[in-house]
Amino acid sequence: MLKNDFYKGSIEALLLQLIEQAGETYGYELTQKALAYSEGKLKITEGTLYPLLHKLEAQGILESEVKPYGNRSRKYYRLTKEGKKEQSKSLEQLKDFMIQMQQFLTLKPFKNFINH
Amino acid sequence: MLKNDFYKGSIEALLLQLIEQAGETYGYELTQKALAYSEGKLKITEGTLYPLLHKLEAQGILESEVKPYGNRSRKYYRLTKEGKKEQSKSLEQLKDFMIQMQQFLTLKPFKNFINH
DNA sequence: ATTAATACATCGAATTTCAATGTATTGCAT
DNA sequence: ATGCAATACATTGAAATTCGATGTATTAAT
Repeated sequence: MLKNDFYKGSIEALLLQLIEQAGETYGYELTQKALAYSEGKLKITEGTLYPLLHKLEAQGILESEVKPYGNRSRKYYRLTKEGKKEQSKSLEQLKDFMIQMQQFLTLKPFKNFINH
Repeated sequence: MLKNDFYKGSIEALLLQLIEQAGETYGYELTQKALAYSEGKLKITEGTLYPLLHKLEAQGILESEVKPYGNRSRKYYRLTKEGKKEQSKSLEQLKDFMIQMQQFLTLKPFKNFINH
């Protein structure tokens, strides 16, 4: 394992956090923020991003609105009421995950475990 | 997203940490330790575990030895010299990952980013 | 005597993510 | 003025990862 594959499994949750933080944002901006927050490590590709956004919209977690920006258009996404619930649930799970990961990193031989 | 899917993408790295910490361990024990460290959250299924261990062995990261235990047998795995390098690299990447994840959780509106 | 736990394994399906490709506009540098 | 990089959307097929089911066998507990 050479690359930073660790984000796999967290991307959806991270997007929800980014969208909540932004209030309203669009696809390309999300890729840029992901890059910024991760110091260049998390490159969310289009093939990952757009289908995911579409899925979340189909699930009623996101709603979108296409707005013109100069001569091109941006598709802005925000959390629905339902999506806000999902986001805060997701945030709690993320925090749990982080705490548990710490357990693995502090490599203390596990006491409770009986070695035969 | 209802479940704890966050571990996807980190399983291989966590296994390397667990094996390093144990010195020598076997498949079933790894599933138990993963459960214990994650407070019951991370259930590594057999369909995930065994092919992964086999892959890591094929890559020269792990080496195995089947030892009888009573009337049945356990297949013990340990890191090779090469595997030890992988494990410490992996640990560094994991730490990086955790630090970056903190950035996402502390939801501070990102300053460096220009909003139009 | 039956069930749960221990211990290995494989296989096909589902899910997730990537890489490539496509279209179009805008900004910058030469 | 021309071409390239960046912005902005999207789809598609392939690759990789993980799950769930299934299989075999031993041991421990009820």
